[in-house]
Amino acid sequence: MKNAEAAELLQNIADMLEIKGESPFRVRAYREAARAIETLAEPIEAVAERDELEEIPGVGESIAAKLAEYLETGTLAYYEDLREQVRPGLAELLEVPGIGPKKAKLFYEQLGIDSIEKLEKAAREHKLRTLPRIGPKTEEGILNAIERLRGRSGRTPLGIALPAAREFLEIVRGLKDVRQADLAGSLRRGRDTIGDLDLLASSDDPARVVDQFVALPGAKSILAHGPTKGTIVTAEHLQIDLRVVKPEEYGAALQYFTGSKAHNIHLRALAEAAGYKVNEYGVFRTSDDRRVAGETEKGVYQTVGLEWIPPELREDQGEIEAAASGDLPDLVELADIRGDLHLHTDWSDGRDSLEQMVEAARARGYEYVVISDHSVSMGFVHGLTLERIQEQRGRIVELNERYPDIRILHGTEVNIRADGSLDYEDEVLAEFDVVTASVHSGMGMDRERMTRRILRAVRNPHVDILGHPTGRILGKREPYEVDLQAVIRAAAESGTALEINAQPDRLDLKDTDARLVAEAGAMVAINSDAHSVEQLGLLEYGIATARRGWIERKHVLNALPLEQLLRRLGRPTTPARYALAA
DNA sequence: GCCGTTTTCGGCCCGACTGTTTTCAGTCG
Ligand SMILES: Nc1nc2c(ncn2[C@H]2C[C@H](O)[C@@H](COP(=O)(O)OP(=O)(O)OP(=O)(O)O)O2)c(=O)[nH]1
Ligand SMILES: [Mg+2]
Ligand SMILES: [Mg+2]
Ligand SMILES: [Zn+2]
Repeated sequence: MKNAEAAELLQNIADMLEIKGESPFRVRAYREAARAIETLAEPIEAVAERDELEEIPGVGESIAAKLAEYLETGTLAYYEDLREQVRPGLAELLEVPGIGPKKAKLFYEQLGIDSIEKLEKAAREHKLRTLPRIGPKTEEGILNAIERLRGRSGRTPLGIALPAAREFLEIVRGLKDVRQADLAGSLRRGRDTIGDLDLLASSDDPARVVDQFVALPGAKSILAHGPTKGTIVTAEHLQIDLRVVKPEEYGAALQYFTGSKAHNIHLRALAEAAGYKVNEYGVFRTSDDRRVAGETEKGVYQTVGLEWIPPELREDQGEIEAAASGDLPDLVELADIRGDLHLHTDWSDGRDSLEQMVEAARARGYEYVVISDHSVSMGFVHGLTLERIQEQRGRIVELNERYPDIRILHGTEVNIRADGSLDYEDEVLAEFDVVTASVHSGMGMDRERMTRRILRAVRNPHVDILGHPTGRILGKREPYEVDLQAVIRAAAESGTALEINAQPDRLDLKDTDARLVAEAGAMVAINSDAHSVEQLGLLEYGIATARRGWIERKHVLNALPLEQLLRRLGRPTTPARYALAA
């Protein structure tokens, strides 16, 4: 899969064109194409193979030809040419916050600066301030920006950013004169990683709120401080943007600040065609500049002829068209989830006892819960031997008698071996209520073998769910090479569900993969994979991911009521008796 | 460079904050 690589190539071209002073629209075209390829659910090679590159929105004749050349030969003549014209190191300067194409060009042409290293040196020696429109503050700002760049480690996983953002949100809500406050930006859209924390507030005196915000003890440095917005950096190197508007502007501001950028641009272009101007203060009729909406988000969308669009869909991936024609999906919600199908206990690598995990599931109001400890070959996490399976089943029978308000199902997270066979014999698997099969080793396998391996597991009649189907760990491990389309097709045929594992460092399947599942008519299971009682709450992240993947309740295995779930799994609907289990 | 129920040519979202400016360019959201 060369999507990330191809997207980066286009981004590099965009950077160089920008430094060259090319048309901003041309630059934007390259960035848009890069974004489209980055979020493409299938390998770009496969699209190129079918000769369908131009079908990708944002990719036209010219970029399609460049991509084809790059994918075929591994290089791109146009790019090599550009690198002759624009010193490659110059693009690196754009990574420094506050440095754009104009300053990069200026620094290179006047001082020969073509690396962050050289930029830092020049700033320290006060050479920058000799240049036009560059003073001591800019120089100082550049040094600080370089330091920040080195201190931070890319995008933050949602699982870290969201709790931190909620803490700050409560602080903001407590500031004097604040009326309302909410999360916005990528947090509100539920992206798996977050660039910065975007918070929105309303107040009759916005400037006073911003003043209080930047004066908070949590603000280790202040990057911007104006009458309507402020930006701070926390000790943990998280950047927080707060935007503050008047109460009557809140809806328009929330729409703006939730984004995404691409969604906003599309919405605003659509509005203009309909005779309106949209900004963060409201919707204005072009003819007389009268404000006709802005108090609520819904009003903003309705005024331009759209249904209200759930934030998770706002990526300009077809949601605006769907909203225009009334075809938005009815997205799954946390309240639709009837049970968690993937929990671990201290019988394998979980922290808490079987009973504690069941209590936690009851506390969440679940109708059913599946205990799915690891299988025998996972010796290092105490995978269950045949004897311990029987023993655990006995415990579950007891617990079912003790807790009639929840049905406890006996499952397993069975290891998929290198050849696609499973860790337990068929007779053993048949005794479980729910079987989740997952890959936990041999992930470096080539695409063909890995696909065969996983297909075999998916088609195994005993397997109900394929666990964390691509194996990615955010920031640590790339997804394995696998033909996911083939896996999804097989899942649709065999009735095996594909998991959306809600562990925030996994979120696997990811959003765009999940959308393929829905389109293929297969099902997903949204599971916490909890290893402790509090981790049942991680399901929230899986729900966000599912919603971003246009998943509806009807696509979700664990949104089924118990009876229907068991029927679908081909299991008897009454609890096992102890005698039968023993 | 892309794209089309207003266009195959001529548009392409709209605004805040900073620093350095004597009137606004650059950068970012
Ligand atoms: N209209 C418009 N809105 C923008 C633009 N750039 C950003 N926004 C809006 C939409 C974004 O979701 C919101 C917050 O900006 P961010 O840069 O923080 O982006 P976002 O949070 O979406 O992603 P992130 O995870 O922070 O990288 O501001 C723009 O160029 N035009
Ligand atoms: Mg953001
Ligand atoms: Mg932001
Ligand atoms: Zn697990």
